[in-house]
Amino acid sequence: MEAKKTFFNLPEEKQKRVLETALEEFSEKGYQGASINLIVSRLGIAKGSIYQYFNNKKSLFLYIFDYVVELVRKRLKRVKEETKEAPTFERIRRSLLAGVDFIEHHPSIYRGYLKMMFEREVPFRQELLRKIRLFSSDYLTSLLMEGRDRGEIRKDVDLETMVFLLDAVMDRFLQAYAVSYLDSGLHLHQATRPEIEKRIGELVGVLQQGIGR
Amino acid sequence: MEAKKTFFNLPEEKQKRVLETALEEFSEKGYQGASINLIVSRLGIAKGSIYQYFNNKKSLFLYIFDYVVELVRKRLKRVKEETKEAPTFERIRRSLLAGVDFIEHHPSIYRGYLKMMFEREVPFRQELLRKIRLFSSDYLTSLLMEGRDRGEIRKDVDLETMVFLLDAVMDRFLQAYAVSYLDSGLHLHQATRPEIEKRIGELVGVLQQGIGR
DNA sequence: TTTAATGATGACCAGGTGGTCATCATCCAT
DNA sequence: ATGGATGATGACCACCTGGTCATCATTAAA
Repeated sequence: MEAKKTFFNLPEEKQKRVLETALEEFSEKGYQGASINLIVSRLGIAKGSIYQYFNNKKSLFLYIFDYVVELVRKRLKRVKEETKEAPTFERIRRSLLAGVDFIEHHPSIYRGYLKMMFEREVPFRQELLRKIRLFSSDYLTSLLMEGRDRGEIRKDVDLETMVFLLDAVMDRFLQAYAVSYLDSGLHLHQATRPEIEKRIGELVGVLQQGIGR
Repeated sequence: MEAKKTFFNLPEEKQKRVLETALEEFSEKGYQGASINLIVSRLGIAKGSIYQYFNNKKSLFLYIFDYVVELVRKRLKRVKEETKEAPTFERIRRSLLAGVDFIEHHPSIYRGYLKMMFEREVPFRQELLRKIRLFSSDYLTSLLMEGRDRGEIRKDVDLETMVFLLDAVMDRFLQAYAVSYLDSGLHLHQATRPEIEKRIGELVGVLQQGIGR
């Protein structure tokens, strides 16, 4: 029960406006830091109104969260199908690139995700993050398994270990692109597209062959 | 000018108690979320007193930050020297293990670091994080360079790329150990020591040889 | 004993928070 | 025209925040 009936009676444009405005605020300030007062003032509606749409701050947040999750889920699914025929490491490259594109189009969303990752008061944070991680994990697992079947991926190593490594590197890459001062050396933050592609190429290459010998 | 003279006139034990209590609060709640009221109440001193030690919340935070940075810096330096003679990938293994130990001994500190990473209102966040990242980056760079000289590390790949990869994986490993629901698959959070060591071994192995072929 | 210095105190301030609710405006069916 | 339903409103509430400052207690120097 995340939104009240009143909210759904609203014209769709208004629903969307409310949603986007709140999303912006939550992404920018995190859960705790987001201000209902600011949201309503920015929407130009009365304080009481928002409480006629949602029971409280928590409900509003959860509703927005679901909205975003659906957005990401669709995106991920599309990339996976689009690259179905490509070799595994090409698929990884394309996935990273898709991540970059997503951040480009929805900059506040990714920053919001990073914020709630370590915030305390986020309602159901544990469950929510598990949900997200599962996306990523499932995605990479199936990608690597298909790669194994094709003989492109080592079979003598724990699959979970490889997934962990991939997940870590890809996530960090996107973080570095999104927030600056997280890339140690490579200057990813707001780098140009060719630079990004070059970096991705190098990184995937090292993932493939290792750094040893 | 982070602390007032009054603070330094205090008996050392009291200084330390103030410091540790504030550190605990900042680590647990982040900068914005930390409550001066709670700190003084937990210390059993008057509100006004803490403002006779520090000019404001920001000063208190920065003072604590320096305190922590020094702590970490020493630790890192020691590990580096202790493993001076070991092969590179053994050094990496030991470094990760040292990280796990550090979190074990100072659980709130690492969580605090994670929190401020994406919080907005942290004063000088950018500079502070850059400082930290530079530690890690410098450390890994010199480690890999020495490894190159010994012929243990590839020479045909950009050094920064490898540093980035190492940094990402190691940091994520510690994150997963510290906060749960960040490990996709491997269950690092509060795993037993032998499990941790096994995972580290596998991970470093994959780093060394890659996941391809 | 008087004076000066220094640390401790907590009532108080302005401003922000999430949330409530009686009242009003509008529309539609009777 | 009337009554009912539904959405919009904003003054108001209790509570919390970081920060101030006049006052007090204690100590040491004169």
